[in-house]
Amino acid sequence: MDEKTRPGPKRSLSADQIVDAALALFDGEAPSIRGVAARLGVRPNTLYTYLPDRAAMERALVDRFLAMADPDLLTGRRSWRRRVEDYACALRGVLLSHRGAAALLHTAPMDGPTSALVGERLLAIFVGAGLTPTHAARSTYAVIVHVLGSATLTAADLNGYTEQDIVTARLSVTIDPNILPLTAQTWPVVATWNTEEQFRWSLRTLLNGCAETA
Amino acid sequence: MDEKTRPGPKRSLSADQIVDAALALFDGEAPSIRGVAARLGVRPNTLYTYLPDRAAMERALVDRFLAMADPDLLTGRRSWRRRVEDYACALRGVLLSHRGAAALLHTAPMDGPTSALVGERLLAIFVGAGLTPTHAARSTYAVIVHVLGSATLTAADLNGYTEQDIVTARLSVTIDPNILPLTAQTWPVVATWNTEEQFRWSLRTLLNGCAETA
DNA sequence: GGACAACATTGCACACCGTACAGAGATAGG
DNA sequence: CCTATCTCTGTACGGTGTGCAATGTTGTCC
Repeated sequence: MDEKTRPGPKRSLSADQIVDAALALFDGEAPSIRGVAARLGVRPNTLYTYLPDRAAMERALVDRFLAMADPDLLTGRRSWRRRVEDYACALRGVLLSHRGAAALLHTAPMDGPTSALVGERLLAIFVGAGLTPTHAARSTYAVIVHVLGSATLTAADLNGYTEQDIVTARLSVTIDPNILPLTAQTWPVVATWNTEEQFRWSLRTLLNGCAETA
Repeated sequence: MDEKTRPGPKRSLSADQIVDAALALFDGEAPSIRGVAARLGVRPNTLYTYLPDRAAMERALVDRFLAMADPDLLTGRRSWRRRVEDYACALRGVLLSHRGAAALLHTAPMDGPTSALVGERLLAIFVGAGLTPTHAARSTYAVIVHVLGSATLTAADLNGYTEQDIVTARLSVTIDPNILPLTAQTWPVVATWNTEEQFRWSLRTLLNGCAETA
């Protein structure tokens, strides 16, 4: 088990370094094995000494992202709604600042230590809010779904542009009120679907529904 | 504009045929251009006569999936909650029966005619439920996020197994109550996160929150 | 009817991708 | 020193999306 006691040449890398490089190269989607290897000045095959396959790299990246949004935001003396909202927005920010990260979260299983921690804290929050353990578990999943789903949709739509760009671009589209009357009527709001404002609104609405079950 | 009036050989295919083939080959993820071409007995480049690129094929697939869940479920005399729930469950079913479809929905922009129709009908439902147009638009997006997010997470977890398989597999895992007390306590519920029951619960909870804003 | 322009389709090629496999060199314990 | 073990590389295979020039078919106009 001791790392020092095994024969063979010293390792020139570590799994962490690989994830670091992958994170640095992350742009729209998880970088290729070959790209990461190139940045590390190494042949692609070398990475297979540290990772079984590309999926492992993606899983490691997922855990990184979850940790980058500070899970401590889920604790503290603020109201429980506030704590959920703060962490949710932080996570959304991380996922949007790394395009494609959200899609990764949806693809790679979230079985890392950070996701367990986040789940536990969300459960604690809902129990503390007066929900039964069952409803707390249900609510926890509902919140996770909302955050990941929303971030993924927004990330796909943003595509590197700013929130404002998207809104104004959408506003410049005109909808035929004869075909889609309500869409046309509510277009100014629909145009803001991928904004933080909408994100907070739907999260709060969801939390209201959860609170009702207490 | 007349299709008949242009020179050159007759087209041997149509965009629809391509999407048909892609749908037939769909398994876990959208098939490759080369695979679809092979099934149609044609060289890969031929497809580029009908589609600008692979992304277009994916967008067309997305619209197909949305249409496969019957959007007419959104209309009728049933209660508005019921209509939303029915279509949502139908869409969930379609997305789960085609692994990887949900991820596609999240990646490819939903700008097809069916998504417009679904959006319009959801708006109508919420307006009919007494919400202001603004809140209706917000609620519509919240519902879309929930359905797609939930389906994507579940599809990734299901991975070809049945709902029951996943639940029992999860139940057989034991969580250390010293590290994650609430997770351990609520594990029987957490194990059912990827079931239709959880899906309906969170959707109803979300709809309750939406109804509150009326 | 013949010329011409527009078009669908193909063959070939390029630049990627993940990764399997065998071998070369380095390093530890015996 | 010997040998087992480990890292890293060279090479290769089968796959991907798609750009480009050539081929042959088809319609319209003179």
